Amino acid sequence: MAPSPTGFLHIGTARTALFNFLFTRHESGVFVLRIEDTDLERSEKRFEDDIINGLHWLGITWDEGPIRQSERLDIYETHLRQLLDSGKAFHCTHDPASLEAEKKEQMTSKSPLRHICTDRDTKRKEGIIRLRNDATGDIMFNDIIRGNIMVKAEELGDFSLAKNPKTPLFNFANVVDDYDMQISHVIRGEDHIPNTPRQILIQKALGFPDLAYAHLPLILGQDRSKMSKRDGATSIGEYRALGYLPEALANFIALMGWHATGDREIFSLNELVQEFSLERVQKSGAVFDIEKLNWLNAEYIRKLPLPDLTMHLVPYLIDAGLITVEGDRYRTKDGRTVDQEYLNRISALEAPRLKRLSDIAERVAFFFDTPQYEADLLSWKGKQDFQTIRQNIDEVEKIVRNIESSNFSPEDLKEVIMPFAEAKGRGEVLWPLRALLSGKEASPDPFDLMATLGKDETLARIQRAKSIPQIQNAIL
RNA sequence: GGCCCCAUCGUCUAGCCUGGUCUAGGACGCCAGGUUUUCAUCCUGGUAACACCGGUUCAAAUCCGGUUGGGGUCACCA
Repeated sequence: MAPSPTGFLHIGTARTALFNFLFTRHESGVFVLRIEDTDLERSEKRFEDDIINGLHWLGITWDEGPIRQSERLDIYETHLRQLLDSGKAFHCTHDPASLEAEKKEQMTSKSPLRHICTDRDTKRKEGIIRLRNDATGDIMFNDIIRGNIMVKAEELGDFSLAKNPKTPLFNFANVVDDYDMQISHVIRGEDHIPNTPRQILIQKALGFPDLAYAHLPLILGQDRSKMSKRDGATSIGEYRALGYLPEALANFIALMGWHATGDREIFSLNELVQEFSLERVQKSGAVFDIEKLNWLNAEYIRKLPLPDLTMHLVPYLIDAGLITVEGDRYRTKDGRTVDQEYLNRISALEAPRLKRLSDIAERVAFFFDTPQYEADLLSWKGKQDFQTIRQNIDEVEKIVRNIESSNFSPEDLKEVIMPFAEAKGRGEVLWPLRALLSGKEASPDPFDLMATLGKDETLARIQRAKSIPQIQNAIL
């Protein structure tokens, strides 16, 4: 796996890393992480850190590395000198302007875009270093996923190897490293197919052995072109911040381009390692479908043990200003003190509703802050019969007052309130009750709400509802 | 434009290599129904595809050719 630290860990890079990981682990091979930072201009340490952190977060581990190409410059130089000395490579005398003109000319004459140097035998020691490409005929390689791929050697021209002896370019550094690190399988994106014949030519010039290749299908945006910034979130860090679980994201990414034998789609990383094979990788690109990711993430959220889920959720609640930490307890926005158990109950109630962890704050704000709502919210099916609402609220209040705080469980509450609700009509009683507790059109049911909020807060919210003018004035 | 890659429901895909069991299976989404005071969960059902043309064959989603369409790539980036 050889990412380039010129940006944050991209979904596509992560997918390539994941498949490399799954393959090497399945084959009990050695997985090497190589940082391709030969472009000093664009490479940054913070990107390297982001890539490594993101990979680890996803559960991807490696045996060797990170090995940085920038620290191996003398190795490339040695091989480059060898090519230069033997005449297999040369310094090109053409300047960028003339190359640009040549390209334009080739464009209009509908011929392949390539540079065949007219001055290969120069003794100059300056200028870009190119491979002297005398090869003819087909360059053929077998792709594990796609089968045989053939390209005419002449169409490649004298492509570039290095800016100068101390600054190798991608294709050259790649070939040297693959050999030096004893890489057996090159698993990378489909966008690298055009590089492969070039690298094979370099291998031949250097006398290196052939490698096995597998070119993965691309991850596509909505318009079916390579996923890019305009497709929304493209970095792993963004998905992490949005509240996607690493297990869900890894599972989802694996499903883009790979499928197990049967109908099963949910796999842990270890199960993926067991099931994985390059032969079952798809040839065509896969559109990134956020809806399916959301579904998978929801599945993983629901499977999470309660304390773990709470632990994941707490940072989002803090960020939203709904709670602050006070020792081993929490202070709510409306000034109450609640414990871990309170948070666990909320996690349990919201778990079936969460697609992303970041959804939590907006959903459960009313557990930590006084709900604000209009009187109309309390009317069941839109009939604004505030008098009946008032009567039902009063009755529920009486019932609630008579329950011991220690018996404030959903079951106990249901047992004493349901008979009344049945008598008056469930919706007539339960809807306004639920609404005054949550301040929302949709929420968990009122018994769970009361049990979680506790007797005091339940009564406080009933009082607050009764102080709303329409409800207050409804009393005769 | 040259070269290369690809082509099954809207999306991810199974099936294709080893033609018949495919009136093409699963999942997401969507729609409908059930459970339910609301929402979600859960359960049931439904929706929807072999790009096109030709060839081989008793038989083609599956093999071959072409067309069309889509994508990738052509840097002193990786």
